[in-house]
Amino acid sequence: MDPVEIKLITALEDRGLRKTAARSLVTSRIENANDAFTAEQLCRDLPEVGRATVYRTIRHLVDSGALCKLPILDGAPMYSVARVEHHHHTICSKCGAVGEFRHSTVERVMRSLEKEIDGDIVGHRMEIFITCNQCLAKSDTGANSAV
Amino acid sequence: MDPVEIKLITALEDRGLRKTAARSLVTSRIENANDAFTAEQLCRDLPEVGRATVYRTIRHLVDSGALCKLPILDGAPMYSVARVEHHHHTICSKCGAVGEFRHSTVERVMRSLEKEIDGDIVGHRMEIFITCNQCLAKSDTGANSAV
DNA sequence: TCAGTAGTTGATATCAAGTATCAATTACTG
DNA sequence: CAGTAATTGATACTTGATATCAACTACTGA
Ligand SMILES: [Zn+2]
Ligand SMILES: [Zn+2]
Ligand SMILES: [Zn+2]
Ligand SMILES: [Zn+2]
Repeated sequence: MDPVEIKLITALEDRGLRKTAARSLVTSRIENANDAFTAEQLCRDLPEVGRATVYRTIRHLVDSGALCKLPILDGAPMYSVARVEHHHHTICSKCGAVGEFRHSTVERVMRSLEKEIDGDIVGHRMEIFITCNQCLAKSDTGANSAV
Repeated sequence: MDPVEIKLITALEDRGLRKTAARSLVTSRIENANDAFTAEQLCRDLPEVGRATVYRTIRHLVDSGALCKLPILDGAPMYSVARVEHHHHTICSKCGAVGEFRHSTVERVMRSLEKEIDGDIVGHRMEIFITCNQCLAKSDTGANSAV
């Protein structure tokens, strides 16, 4: 079994949840996706698992920290496997590919903002929008070659 | 007329949109709110304006940059009047109050991340979650006084 | 001033994401 | 293996948001 899937299953077990066929299908599908996904995508990919169960399992994984839930302004949130503890995301504006990154300077700056901001800081979130290398490559070749 | 409302109306006019009674109701309501709001809140506050029109007007204002649209992980996005050009938001986790801030260090760090990140950076977003001063004050007094 | 036209409105229907219900099923315990 | 509590998933529902389109209204310029 893939280390990612083990991690997801462990996250469920650690919450005292039972190991069931439905949950295994969900975790192995997430592991195979190997990319960010929406809840509806999972439902479509797993017609043999009920929507309620898909949503419930995702919620468990998010609550346990094994999955990140990314807000998407126009549309359903996306989920991606959390590979390191605290991190932020890159999102390709063209294809939606999601990456993780972590940079100490960012965290240091956050701490320095405490003076500037009214109230107590309890957390933060950050997304960097990019055009990913695949999409850059695509627009360099093909696309405009008709002129 | 309030400068904020003038700004909103101008944003609509600049897009070649007509000045109508419905749109005036929406802009003056936003100006009076003086706080972040959801589309549904606006609809409730303006039963005399159709839902479609409320949503359409908000979209125009967001597209023109006069309003910020903030993703809220569990629920409808919130909107707040954009008071300065590029900025980020503080969100109180207790009461939902939204503030704006701008800090040059944050922007400088963003630029420095270009080396770390695969692909071209085209933008970023950042939210700082806080407990605002009002909520801090509330939990200091009242609340636990019963013991 | 007013008719023509193009933009606007809003009731209604529809869509999409997500949650609540609850009887039937299944995983664990001893 | 029986008993119990957790889990499932079909169904119905809720909420946020968009599509439709006939009626209406703001602008134009004759
Ligand atoms: Zn891409
Ligand atoms: Zn961080
Ligand atoms: Zn607050
Ligand atoms: Zn910034």
